[in-house]
Amino acid sequence: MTTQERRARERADRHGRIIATARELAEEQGWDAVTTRRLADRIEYSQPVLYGHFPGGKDEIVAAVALEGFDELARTLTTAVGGRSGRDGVAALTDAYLDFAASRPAVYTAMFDLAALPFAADETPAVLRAGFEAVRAALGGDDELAEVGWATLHGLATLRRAGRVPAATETHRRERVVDLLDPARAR
Amino acid sequence: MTTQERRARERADRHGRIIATARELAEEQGWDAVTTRRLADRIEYSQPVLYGHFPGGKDEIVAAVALEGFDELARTLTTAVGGRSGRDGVAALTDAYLDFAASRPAVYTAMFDLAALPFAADETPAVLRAGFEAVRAALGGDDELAEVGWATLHGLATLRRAGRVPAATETHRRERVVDLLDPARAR
DNA sequence: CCGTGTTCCTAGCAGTGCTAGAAAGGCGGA
DNA sequence: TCCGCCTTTCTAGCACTGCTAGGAACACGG
Repeated sequence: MTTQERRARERADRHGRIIATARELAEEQGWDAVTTRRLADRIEYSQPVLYGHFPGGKDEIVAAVALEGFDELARTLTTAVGGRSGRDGVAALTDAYLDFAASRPAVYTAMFDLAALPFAADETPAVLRAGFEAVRAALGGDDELAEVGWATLHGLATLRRAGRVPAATETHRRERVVDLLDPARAR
Repeated sequence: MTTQERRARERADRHGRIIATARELAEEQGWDAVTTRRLADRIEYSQPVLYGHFPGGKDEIVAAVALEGFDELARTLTTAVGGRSGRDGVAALTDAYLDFAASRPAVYTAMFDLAALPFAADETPAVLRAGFEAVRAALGGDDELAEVGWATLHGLATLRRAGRVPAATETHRRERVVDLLDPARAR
């Protein structure tokens, strides 16, 4: 019994290490550098071990990183907004969201560009809903405003990362976003 | 002389055919299916010919498709908005932008996810500026509002393509975007 | 018609994701 | 303590990727 438990624990550890390593490698050198061989090297096992944990292969590993990212994002947004409402809440949301994306570009890429996670569907994981809920709450509980607001934040994060809007005017842009999304003004 | 001209013309034709074929293939089967071998097959030449036209290889071909896309987008937006201003202009812009993205998902992907084109920089190609100008004009000539508005449209296009906002409520969402971005209300 | 210069293709490299089959290891029972 | 079994792990290889060196074939100008 004990040895079985130990093995299960070791297996779970390794599972987590694969995800963590993929994330590190991606954040260090970009997702192109995350190959099954390099991943196997870093965790000090051979490639086939990866498939024992993730039968779906590399895609499933990326999806796992993305899911972890969504969990973090949901928590980050929730604590950042706290009890705040109105303009304050929107400002906290905006800053937290854009800072999150800027500080973990690779994870954010996995979340929105790489992983094909089921979203506006029935089998959408709870974590994915939680993030949206945080946005919705900060924007006054309005579903449509939440969708549009999320799109704005996501678009801004994406365009910034690609260098398609200037970095210098970031602060002003954020204020402008808050103006637009403030539920008191929005409708 | 004549033969030289003919050869130059043939070369230019082939250049265009490579771009067009890459675009077709991507729109048909996704960018993963666009390999140098398949591309070479379709234009009925061998792989190395591609590199004669695009020394940068596949990346340069994708960038060419993206650039073509930006040209189309700029024209589409400009004609769609026409002389309209105020709320009408914003509505025309919103519809034109989102329809563009939805009707050519692969090209849109090339433009925003695949190609690394220099944007908010000095060497930004004219075509790229033109698209932004169209957005800016429709939003009353306000730089910051244009950036945020563009982000909203881009975010919405991206989230829709990934199925992360429901398709059913698309119409309402667009109206909501127009409400938000209407320069008369925005400030 | 023939040498010349360009155009083009064949063949191959290193790297990718993924997997079949063999080897090694630890386990429970005697 | 030893043995046989079964799980775990690795080695080796597949088909594919982007890309390129080298030689063959072609069309051209004289």
